[in-house]
Amino acid sequence: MTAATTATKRGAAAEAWALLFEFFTREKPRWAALASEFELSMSQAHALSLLAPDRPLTMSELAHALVCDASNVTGIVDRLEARGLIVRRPAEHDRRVKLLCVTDAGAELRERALQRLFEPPDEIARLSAADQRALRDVLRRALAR
Amino acid sequence: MTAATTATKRGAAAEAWALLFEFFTREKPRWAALASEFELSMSQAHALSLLAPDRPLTMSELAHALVCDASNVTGIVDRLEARGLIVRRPAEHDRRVKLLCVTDAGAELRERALQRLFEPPDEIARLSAADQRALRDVLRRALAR
DNA sequence: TATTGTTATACTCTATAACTATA
DNA sequence: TATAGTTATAGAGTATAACAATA
Repeated sequence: MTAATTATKRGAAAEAWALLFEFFTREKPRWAALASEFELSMSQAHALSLLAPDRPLTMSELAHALVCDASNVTGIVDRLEARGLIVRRPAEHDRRVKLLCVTDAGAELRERALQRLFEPPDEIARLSAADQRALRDVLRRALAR
Repeated sequence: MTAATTATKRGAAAEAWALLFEFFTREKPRWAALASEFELSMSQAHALSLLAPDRPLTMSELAHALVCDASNVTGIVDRLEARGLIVRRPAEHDRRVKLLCVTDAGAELRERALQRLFEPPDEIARLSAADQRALRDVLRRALAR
């Protein structure tokens, strides 16, 4: 019995949640494949996606955004920097702080990767226009803070 | 600019997809915390969730379901077996094949973990009943094969 | 010979704790 | 003293290739 069929007995919220979970499970291999197309690990891709060219982050900010310890970020950033996708720049106001800035090459690769990521998967693409709008509207309300 | 706001310009499908992506991103830390409540890694939890008591899998079937190489599964299964949650049993028809069977302790822990996982997150719980049904219905159509 | 699963190896991610440089 | 980031260390996940047992 799948999560979704079990959840059917517990009401719409539980079933919707179970269906979302199934959706995530189906998409995860696609994300891993997409990252490896660009020769990035999932963590590297996640980090790069957070580093908009106009919004450099510090090491600790990136650690917080990735929900992991700061010591991990050193390695992840090392690998991105070794590939020339980002650079560490000391902050002006406090030389302990490093600003992570995307290089031109990094911004270009980041943009191409995000374009691919934004392509909706078949599950969404094949919905009717009305269903696509309904999904968008409900998710907007769900994620509104 | 977030993925969702960028996607707004490209129509409902792209924005719905971006919102789903944001949803996954928000939920991931919750899943990791949930797994570690049971002292399981994400991979171990995923593996255990796939091993229903009435549906043992072989090593290769589990590798396929986890979308990873069979050699990884050896280690993941080793750790679950060391904790007494599952056992390897040689299949009757072919002694090369190992059937992964959940123990009583494993089934009990698995059931408790799945119950926790099935609890819908706040984002869904606080939707109106009509929105919950709408979300469920659209997702049913999206995931139908 | 072919297949199932394991072992060997190497790299990445992860956390904890100790450390360096700066504040 | 306190903070930002690094290094040291250890455990887990991942893939590739070589291997053993079985078919």
